[in-house]
Amino acid sequence: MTLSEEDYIKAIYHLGSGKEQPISTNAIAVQMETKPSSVTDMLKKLSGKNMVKYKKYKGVSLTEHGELTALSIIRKHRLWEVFLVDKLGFAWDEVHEVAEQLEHIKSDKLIDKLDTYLGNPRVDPHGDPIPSKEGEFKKSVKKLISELPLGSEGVCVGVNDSSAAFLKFLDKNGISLGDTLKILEKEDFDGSVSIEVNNKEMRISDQIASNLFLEVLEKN
Amino acid sequence: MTLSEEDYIKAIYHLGSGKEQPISTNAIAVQMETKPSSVTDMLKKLSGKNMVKYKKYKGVSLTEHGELTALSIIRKHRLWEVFLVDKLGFAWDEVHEVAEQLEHIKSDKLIDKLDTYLGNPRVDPHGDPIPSKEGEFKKSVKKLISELPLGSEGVCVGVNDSSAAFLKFLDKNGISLGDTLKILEKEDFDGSVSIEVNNKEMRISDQIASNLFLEVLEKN
DNA sequence: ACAAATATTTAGATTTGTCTAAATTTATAT
DNA sequence: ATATAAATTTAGACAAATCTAAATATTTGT
Repeated sequence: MTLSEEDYIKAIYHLGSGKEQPISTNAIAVQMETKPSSVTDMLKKLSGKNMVKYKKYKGVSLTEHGELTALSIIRKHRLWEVFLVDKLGFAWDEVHEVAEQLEHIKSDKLIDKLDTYLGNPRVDPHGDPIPSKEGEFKKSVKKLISELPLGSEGVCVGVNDSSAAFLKFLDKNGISLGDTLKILEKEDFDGSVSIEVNNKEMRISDQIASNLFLEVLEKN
Repeated sequence: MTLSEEDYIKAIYHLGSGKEQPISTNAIAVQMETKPSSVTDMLKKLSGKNMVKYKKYKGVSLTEHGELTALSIIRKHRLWEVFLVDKLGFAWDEVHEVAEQLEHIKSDKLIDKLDTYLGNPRVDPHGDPIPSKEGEFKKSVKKLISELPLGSEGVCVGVNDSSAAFLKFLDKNGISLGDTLKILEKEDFDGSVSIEVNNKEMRISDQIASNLFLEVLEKN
């Protein structure tokens, strides 16, 4: 697989994830920031390598083989992201570009050892799931803390209310986007929630809980 | 710089290191496992980018700019090798191929952070020096322990006497190629040497010291 | 249903890095 | 010194990945 082929496979995967109908040439061209004619050329090539099912004018979808390839690339990308954030101290929102390069490094042994070294993480710094070596993974969903059941664990990925006051509150309490957060207790009385972030336990009000999004793994 | 350009620059650097006369087209072709005509094409291209001084039929040498580029690539290669061995647990003799890929990753911030994370190592797992960000580095030489002065510190890189008995001795005493070794004391009387390896102190006979090569940094 | 709009593919050109074969330059040996 | 050998460059071709422009297929609106 060339670098370019891998990028196309990944793009098709991201466009087609979950959906049933095939992906259009145009959609791929937009995603890859290239021309539809270039996409057509590549689709023929990938079809010849059994990575995609391609019917002229009818769009394209990944074969079993293509999907496993995509998942292997995504696995590498996300493991490298964990490395960059957890080990090298990058911020969660500045790792994508470098991981786009690192995901193309070819060495199964490297990825196995990296996975072990990182403690076999299940999610990347954005809360997205990391596929296993065999290509299995749980989907993730973005939900408000207030919508999640007790015991949920996820990554802070966004806020509903981006007012300066709210962001300041988060900052003051040492909560940053990218942090892992666990729901310990919920108070029916006032909707307040006990959480654990960065090894600290704290209680947040219903108002906070209704404004902070967590990316959590679906429970199968 | 493309991947291919970087590989040529590195090859020219390795062939020309220290020598005064320019590098021949043929030598580069052998090193790169390619045809002389391909080399000629690339030399024209690199010359246009001010990376090499090239005179038809007269060979080539790196410009200042080309040399700094080479050193930056070597820096990246060797830092990644340290990472693979120290952090991921690769053996010192199985990292080269992966490092050849990793050295092309483009991100100054990544290399800065990696360097810090690894504790600013001065040598790679083969005992070769790691150039600084500015392209400065001490040369290294391969010498027998018996030839080195007190206080020398280096990496075990080879043996003079590869007899089964000698290799077995090293193994039994927990000395492997790639280990860092320090010379603590030398006994004039019998030529025996006190050394530190893997946080253990031990005494080796003159016979051992005359058969084990260390790669050490030159003292300027 | 069919003309117009949109999407897709084909044809032909371009760039990068490579190759072989032929031409040219430099080195060597008597 | 000059013929021969060796090294190097040039010329022309090729594969990968891209592009533009033209041709063709599909979809949509009335």
